[in-house]
Amino acid sequence: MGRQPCCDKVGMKKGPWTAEEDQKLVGFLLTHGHCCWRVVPKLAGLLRCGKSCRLRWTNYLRPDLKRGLLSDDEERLVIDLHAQLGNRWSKIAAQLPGRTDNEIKNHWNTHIRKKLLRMGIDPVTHLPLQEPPAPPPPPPPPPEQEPDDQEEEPQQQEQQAGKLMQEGGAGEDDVAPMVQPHETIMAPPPPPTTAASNCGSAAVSSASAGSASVVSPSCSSSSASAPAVTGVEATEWPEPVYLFGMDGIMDAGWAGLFPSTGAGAGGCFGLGGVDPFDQYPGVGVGGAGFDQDDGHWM
DNA sequence: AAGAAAAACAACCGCGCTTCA
DNA sequence: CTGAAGCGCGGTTGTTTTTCT
Repeated sequence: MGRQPCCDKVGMKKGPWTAEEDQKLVGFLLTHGHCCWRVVPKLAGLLRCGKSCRLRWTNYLRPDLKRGLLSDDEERLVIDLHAQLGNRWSKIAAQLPGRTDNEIKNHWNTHIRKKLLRMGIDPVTHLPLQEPPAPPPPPPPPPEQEPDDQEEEPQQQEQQAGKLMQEGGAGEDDVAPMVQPHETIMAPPPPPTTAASNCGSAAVSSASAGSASVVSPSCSSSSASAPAVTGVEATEWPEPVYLFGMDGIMDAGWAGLFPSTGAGAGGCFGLGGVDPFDQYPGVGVGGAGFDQDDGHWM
């Protein structure tokens, strides 16, 4: 028998998600988790395919996501990682807690790419463009690199990336790329006075790097992005969540989700098999509270 | 003030990889 | 061992918002 399509094209809703759909999906996932995405929309009462639900959840509804523009430090980290990894957005995203591959990819295409071009740097190879920023009417591909070579030249890229990152020394082989960036372009550690609060607030986002992040959930490792991100931004809930208001959250089953017992939605939750409430160290027991006036977590 | 163009954001599509029966 | 099923990733497209003329 042939492979079943991921969803019936007919009768499936497409396009932007409505608040109601978001609410249904969040409510379902937080109360039941997801065992397989295919059945999620059916059980949640959505006319969406499972793939669409997964995308919506991972990119926009997951409570551990940061929103808003990438900080300068995050941006630099993305550039550095891209120099080593190429367009492996999920790998890059794994180093940026609270950021999704889609978000980083979009940010790259809309912001960073242009910024690098303005600086005279080829965003693909991270090599200096032949022509200075002066207007090259036809985009002249640097003659020495073929497109095929571009992702096959980690060493060369890294050398240039190192220059790009101002003696960042980013270059190592492709096998173990994850250490250098942190060492080279890591933002300065947060002031000691705020370290504790970072563990509480920033860690909400950093420690919850989503599913399979390789970033250690410890407070110290949150330096990748946390220092440059204000605590408020880092702990704000994704819009669709506070969009519901607390009533909506409670209705959707959120009320029982941050108890001191941590006995929230168990089962096969989508956060990498981790109890989701371990992801919010400051949320449950006497930690952060929800400011109903401001509509965000404190 | 209106229209056009550009930019930014959100979502979809198809392919490849992994898992499991 | 084989093939179906599910999931995740990267590329691309569509839509909305902002800026410019």
